[in-house]
Formats: sequence, C-alpha cells, structure tokens
Amino acid sequence: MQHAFAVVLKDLRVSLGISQEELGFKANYHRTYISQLERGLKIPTLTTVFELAHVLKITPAEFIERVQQAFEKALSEEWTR
Amino acid sequence: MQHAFAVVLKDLRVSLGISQEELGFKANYHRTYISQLERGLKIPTLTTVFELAHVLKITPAEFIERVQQAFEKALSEEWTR
DNA sequence: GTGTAGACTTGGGTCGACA
DNA sequence: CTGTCGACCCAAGTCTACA
Repeated sequence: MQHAFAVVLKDLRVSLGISQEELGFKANYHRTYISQLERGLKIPTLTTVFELAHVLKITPAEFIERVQQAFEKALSEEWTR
Repeated sequence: MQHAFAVVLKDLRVSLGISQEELGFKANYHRTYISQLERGLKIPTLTTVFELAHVLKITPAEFIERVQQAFEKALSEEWTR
C-alpha cells in the first residue's frame, strides 16, 4: 500500500516533468521527504496528500483512486502467483 | 480541512447506524481516537483512511471526494461572508 | 455511548551533509 | 538530481479513567 502510493506519486511527478526538489518546494515539503515517500519509506497524512495533489494538478480523489487501483493491481498479482 | 474530514466521517458512521466504539473495533483503532477524528482534533494517515473506508463500506476515492466537497463548501462559505 | 484528560510510544516530516 | 544517514521535533495513535 505504501508501495502503491509511492509508485503513483513518482508517476505523477515524472509525467509533469518536475524534479523531487521542485515538487517538495512547491508543496512546502522537504526534498528528502519526497524521496522517502517515493521509496515507500513513509506514508503521508491526509493533509499532505491534499497538498501534493494540488501541486500535481490533480484532485485528491483522483489521486487516491489511482493509488487504489495500483494497490488492487498489486494484490491481484499476488493472488495469481 | 481537518474539520471537513471530521464531518464526513461522522456522517458516514451515523448513516451506517454504528457507534464510535463499533467503528473503532472493526477498523482496529481505539475508541477515543475515533472520537478525536470526529472532532477534528487529529488528522489521519493515508493507511488509516483506507481502513476506515473499508469498514464504512465506501471506496477510499469516494471517501476523499466527499471530504473534498465538504472542504470546498466550507471554503466557499468563507468567501461569501 | 461519547468527550476529555494525561501520559505514553511510534512514525510523519525537517534538516544538513555526503556520496 | 536523487539516495541515504543520523539527529531532531511534533503529531498520529494507544490506553486508563472519570464524568
């Protein structure tokens, strides 16, 4: 689940063509924290998700939906193994 | 924003007709913590949102969407004052 | 059944430095 | 530009108890 969030976050950031530094700066989070999020080392707070979504130009709900899908996909791949 | 989450959480719980105790039990969180969430004293982690959504029989994305709407509504009411 | 208080542990989030 | 380390602070989440 932390991993699902991590992947989606990185995908969104890369597809915007911005760096971790830039994302961190715009969302008011430390550069190293973004790094930790993208590696699934930390899991954000709801408020953090809202801030990140804002910078990533996506609604929080859409953001979560993608996490959900990535999560379920990971689960189904577990099952079929 | 914490307030928006609080309201939505309480609404969902009440509409299911279950107590804070029961919600806490089913989602594996302490009773008093649910109380704090519903009063906007604490803001949950993403994983917590997922667990709560599960017990509340709603998808995390829908859950967040409702929070979003409650949040924007609160903002617009600020504006028009 | 819920609010609140206080004390406690874990993990979110910061920050500087170096590869 | 990113990963990682280590130290730090504060908020998430627990738990007991009493109104």
